[in-house]
Amino acid sequence: MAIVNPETRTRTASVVVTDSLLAAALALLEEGDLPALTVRAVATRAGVAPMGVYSRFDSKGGLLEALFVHGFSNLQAAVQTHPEAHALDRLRTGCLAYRSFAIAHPHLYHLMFEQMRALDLSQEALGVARASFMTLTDRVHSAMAAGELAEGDSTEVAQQIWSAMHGAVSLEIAGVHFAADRETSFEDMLDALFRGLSRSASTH
Amino acid sequence: MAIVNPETRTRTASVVVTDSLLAAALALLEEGDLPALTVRAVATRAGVAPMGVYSRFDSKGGLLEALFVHGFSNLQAAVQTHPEAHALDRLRTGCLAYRSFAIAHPHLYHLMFEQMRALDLSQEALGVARASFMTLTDRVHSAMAAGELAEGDSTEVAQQIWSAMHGAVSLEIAGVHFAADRETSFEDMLDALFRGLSRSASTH
DNA sequence: ACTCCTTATAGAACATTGTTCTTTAGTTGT
DNA sequence: ACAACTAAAGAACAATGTTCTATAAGGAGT
Repeated sequence: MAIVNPETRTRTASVVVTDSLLAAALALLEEGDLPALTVRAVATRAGVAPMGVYSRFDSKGGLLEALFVHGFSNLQAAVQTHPEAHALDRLRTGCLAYRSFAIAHPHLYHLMFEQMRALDLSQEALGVARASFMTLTDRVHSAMAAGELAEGDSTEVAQQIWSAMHGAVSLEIAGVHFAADRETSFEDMLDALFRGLSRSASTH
Repeated sequence: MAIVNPETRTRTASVVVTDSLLAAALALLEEGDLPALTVRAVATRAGVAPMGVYSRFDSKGGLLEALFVHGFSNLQAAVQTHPEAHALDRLRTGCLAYRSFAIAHPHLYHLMFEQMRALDLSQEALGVARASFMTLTDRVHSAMAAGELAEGDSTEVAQQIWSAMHGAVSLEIAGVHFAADRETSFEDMLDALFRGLSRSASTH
C-alpha cells in the first residue's frame, strides 16, 4: 500500500479505494467462486463500508462490469503475439494463449462469457469485448492474405475459430471434458479446424 | 404413475405435485431468466407452499438438478437421428439438431452448461449428461468406420466436435456472435471441422 | 367405521443478500 | 476561519433461500 501524503490524501484516496475494491473483487473471484463475491465481502476486504461500492460503481452490477472490462483487457493483451514467419502460426499461438488465459482465470472467464446476459452491459463494455475479437479477426485476415487460410469473410472465419476455442475452454472449465490430455485435445481441434479452413468449402 | 407398492406408504397426489413443480420451474425458465426462477415463484405457480420444493427436491439446487436432467434427456432425444446413407450426414444432422435445441431453450441450455459448477451435481445427473455425449461418440465412431472421418480416438474427436458446437451456440445465446447468418455460420464451422477431421493430422 | 398415527403442508420466522437511508465526519471553496 | 458540500459508516429495508412449528389430511389397525 502506498504512502499517502496527508496533504494530498484528498483526491488520490478516492482512486486508491476504487482500485482496492477492484483488487478485492478480483481476489475473491480467484479464491472462491462467483457467489462468494458479495458486496459486503468486497467492501470488507477493501477496508471500506459496503456503501463504497455504490459510490464508485453505482451497483454490484457496475463492479462486475468493471471486472468484465478488466478481464477483456487482459485477455486481449494475452492474445497479442509477436509476428512469426507464418501468419497462421501467429494465429495459432494467440489461440493457445487464449486457452491459457481462460484456464488460469476460470472464474473470471466464467463471468466474462457466461454471465453476460445477467450483467446488462453498457455499450462501452461491449466495445472492449468487440475490440478483443478484432484482434482475432486481424490475425485471420493476415493468414488469408498469406494464402494459409482459404479466402473468405475474415469475420465469419474468426467467429468460427472463436466459437471452437470458447466451447473447448468452457467445457473444460465446467469439468465436462472427456479427452485424456486437454491441452493436446485443444490443439488437435484447432489444427483440424485450420486444415478445414485452409481449403474452401467447394474444394473438399 | 403408477404402481404404488402397498407396503410403502404413500400419498398418491405427491407425484402430481412433483410434476407441477417441475413444469412450473420450466415455464418460469422459458418465460424469464434464471434469476426469475425463485423458490417462491415456482411454488406459487405450482399452487403449493415453498416448503413443497424442499419436501420433493431437498433444496433449490435439487430442483435445478431435476431441470438439468430433464434438459439432457430432451437434448439426447433431439440429437437422436434416423440413419442416413452416409454416417457423416447422420452426425451432421444431429449437430444441427443440437443447435436447434439450444436456440429453442436458451435459458435451459444456460442452466445445463454454464451453471454446472454452481449446481454441485450428483453422480446420476452427471451420468445422464455423459450418456448424451455417448450418442455423439457413437456417431463419430460410425463415420470413422465408414471412412468418412479419419481413423482416430472417437472420444477425442467427439469432444472436439462437441466443443465447437457448444462454443458456437453459447456465444450465440450470449449475444456475442458477429456472423451475418448464425445458422449458416454454424454449418460452415461444422463443415470446416469435418473437412479437417476427414484426413488425419499428418496428411495435411 | 372409527380412531390414531404418520407425514405433508401452510405460514411464520430466520439468515444472508443487494440496496437505500440517515447521521456524522471530513474536506473544500471563499 | 467558517459555511457548504461530499462521502462514508452503520442501521434499516426488501427479497431470497431455508428452517421451524402447528395443523390437517390420508392411510393403518382394530
